[in-house]
This record gives sequence, structure tokens and C-alpha cells, in this order.
Amino acid sequence: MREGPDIARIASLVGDPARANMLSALMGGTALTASELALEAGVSLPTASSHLSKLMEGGLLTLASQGRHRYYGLAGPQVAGMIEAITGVAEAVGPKRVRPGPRDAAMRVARVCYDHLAGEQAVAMLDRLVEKDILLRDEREIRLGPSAASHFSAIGIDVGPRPRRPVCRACLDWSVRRSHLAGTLGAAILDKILLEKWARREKDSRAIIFSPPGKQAFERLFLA
Amino acid sequence: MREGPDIARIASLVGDPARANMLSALMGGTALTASELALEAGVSLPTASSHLSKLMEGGLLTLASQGRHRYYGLAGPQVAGMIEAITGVAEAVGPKRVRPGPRDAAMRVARVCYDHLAGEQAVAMLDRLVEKDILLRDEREIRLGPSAASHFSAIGIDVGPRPRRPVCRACLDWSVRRSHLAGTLGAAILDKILLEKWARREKDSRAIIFSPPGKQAFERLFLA
DNA sequence: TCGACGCTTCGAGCGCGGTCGAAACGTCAT
DNA sequence: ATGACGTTTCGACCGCGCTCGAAGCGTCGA
Repeated sequence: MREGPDIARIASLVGDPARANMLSALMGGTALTASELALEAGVSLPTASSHLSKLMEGGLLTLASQGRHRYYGLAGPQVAGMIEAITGVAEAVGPKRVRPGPRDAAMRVARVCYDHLAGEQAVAMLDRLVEKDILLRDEREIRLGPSAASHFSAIGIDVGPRPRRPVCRACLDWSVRRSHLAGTLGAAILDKILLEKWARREKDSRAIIFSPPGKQAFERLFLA
Repeated sequence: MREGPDIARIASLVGDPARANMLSALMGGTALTASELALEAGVSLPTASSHLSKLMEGGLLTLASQGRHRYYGLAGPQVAGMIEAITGVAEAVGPKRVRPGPRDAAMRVARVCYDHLAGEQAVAMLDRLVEKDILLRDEREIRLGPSAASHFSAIGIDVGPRPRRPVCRACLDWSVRRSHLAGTLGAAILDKILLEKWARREKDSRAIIFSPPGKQAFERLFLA
């Protein structure tokens, strides 16, 4: 008989299909309302509400009330990381699709991870930023390099006085199996990508589709 | 309604207390028989057997038959990583123990992770090996440095022609949140620690307890 | 060949938890 | 005030899956 942290409790929260769908939906990073999540999970509103209170009680979600709307979001990056880890195993042991769908391929190239960009593009971007010494990476953390402030402010991203959240964080990419950039900077870059309409979010998916000119713009700024 | 990898299926496998206990036990790295796992999980043999076939079917375990014994082990490092991720969340959201038990403290210092050493000692060891250029670490991987072969063979560890498994791998430590050394080299070092009786395994736990002289010997070799 | 042992399969019991309709609650608009 | 809307609570239903005892199946040792 073992003791220690109650991993069964946490895992069983993720282990219900409806809740798993909700959590997957929230991996997109945007907080959603109970009705949206009910739709996403394919269950009725009362059922969804019940699931949501369980996830709240389990500490996996945060809740932001705005008037008569209540927005649910993932409790934090650690929870997101856990979902990614589970996804990785599910992907690995799951029935190999004979032909990986186009959406699957798109997911590998670029997708939203909580609030920042993930996938091959994101991993490549971080590599390049480190190569150019704009960011400094060691085992422990990622830091801003000396030229970071000027580089990013030229692009229109402010990396100034830091809020509570760290500016840079490493986040392990489940498809590439290497780190990409998270933190406020990672979030800001994703914001910029969407704001400039370099890419759009695939409907009902975490995938990010770059338009041809958007891809050029992105690569010129971050992969050149 | 979402599709994609069936994360609920995987999570629900971990979500049963009996199975979670079994998986935790297997995180110790040594393969165990059905009866040992039944004891570990606190269920009867038939129940354990049923759980084990589910875990097998789910791809989370491997099975090695030796005569009338059947040894179950974790399917691989990816599964181990997932368990660690879930453990991390459970630890974070779980009821904060007012006083972390002594075993808990011991776990943070040193413990077994699959087949190698984890915890503060392990993270410190990897840092030191990298500092001394015996190992070379970048984001992508850990490699042997030029002096690695002579350094380790002097200790009695052969890092010669490589088997299928990589010699070095990075593995994220859930308590320290930084990498420690996995791979055949990591496994060999743990073997040596136990063989030389520098430390013993805490009964029914992943914790590793160094004896005072053992700790000295270990630190002289790996932390000096 | 026979019994001992480790493990799995079978069958039955049963409780936990997911499910939804109806009703209650709180907020916003008119 | 009144109605519309988003959400939660209540109550009842139902089935999945966890559980164990007994029996069946291989493997090993004498």
C-alpha cells in the first residue's frame, strides 16, 4: 500500500471523456464558459456543470466571473504540462492512424499551447533566438539577452518591467520533444501572430495555420 | 466534440487507486510480479490480474515471462514521465501536508526514477559532470565528453560501444524541476551506488538513503 | 506422474459516478 | 417589475467497472 500524492484522484479527473474533452478544449488557452464547454464535450449543461465543479475542486481549473458569464480556464502551466504528457502517451500507444490526417500534420507544425505557440515552428523559433543571443538558455531557465529589449520593442513587443509571471519559460513540446518558448514573451509573440493576422486558428482545434505572406513575415522576424 | 489521441482512456487507466499504486510501485524501476503488485496495491490477486491486463492492453506496461513468473514493468520513459507529471500536479494541488514527513524529505534528496537516480543529489551530480566537461549538455541532448570514457572506466563503469538505448538522456526531476541523468549511464551509476552499498533503498518507497561514508564516497566521485 | 505454486479466467454482487429533466438561482435588459 | 438568459442544484435513473471466491490453466520440482 502506497501513500504520497494522490495521483489517482488527479488522473481520474482527466479520465472521464467529457472532462478530458473540456481540458483539451481549454488547452487552447482561451477561457470558456460552461455552455461552450458543454458543447465541446458533447454533454448537457447540468452534466457539464457537475464536471466543472469537480475539476475546480480538484484544483485543475480557475474561474473568472464576469457578470452572468463564468469563464473557466486551466489552473496553470503545470496542469497544461500534465495534459501534454498524457497526450504524448496516448499518441504513442494509441492506434496508429494509417494516415495521419491533415489537421494532425498542421498541429505538428504550429499550434496553441495554453497561451503561446507550440510545434515545429515554435521550437525552431526558440532555437534561432538563442543562436542569435537574443535569448540566453541554460539548463535552468531562459533569460533575456542584452539585445532582447531593443529587438522585441522594434517588433512592437514590450519586455519591460516584469509582472509576476516570468517573461521566459521553457515548455516541452509533445510533438517535437524539445522545448519551445512560454511565459509572457511567448504569449506576446502568439498575440502578435494573431493580431497581425499572419495566421488563423483552425476552428475547433489547437492548430495554427499560417497564411503564405504571414509565414514569410513570421520567418523574417523570428527565423531569419 | 473533440477527437485526437484518447487521453481519457490513458488517464482513466491511471485514475484507479489500485492501478495508480501499481504504477507508482513500478516507478521504482524494478519489474514486479502480479502478486507483489497485488500486495502493493492492497487488492486481491484476481483483482490485480484484471488491472494488469488493462494496463497491458493500454500499452502502459511491458511483460517479461520467466518460467512461471511474469514480471511487469513500465512500458518506457515516456510513461514514467507522464506519471511524474501527474505526480507533480497532485503534489501541487493536493492538501498541503503541514509537516512533510521524513520520507518525503528523503525522496527529495535522492530516489529511484525508473532505473536511475533522481532528486537533489542527481541534479547536482549532472550539473557537476557538465561543469567538468565530462558530459556535454545542450538543449537537444546530453553527450559524452572527451574525458568521459577514461573518467568513468576509472570508476568501474563502462561507457563503451553503445547498445540500443542511449547512453545519456535527460529526465525531468519532479521535485527539483530540473533535469537529471538517465540512460544507460544513469542506470549504471545507480547500480554502482547500490552495489557498493553507498546507499540502500528505503523499504516500500522510491527513496534512497545514503550512509554517511557512502555519501562521502559518492560526493568525492561525482560532486567533487 | 503428481502435487505445489503462480497466475488468469469466470461469475456474481454491488456501489460509485455519469447522465439528464425539471426547477431554483442570480444577473442583465427593458 | 418582469422576462430572458446563463448557470447551478436537485432528484432519480442506470450502467459501467471494481471487487472477490472459486475454479481452471501452465510451469516447475520431486
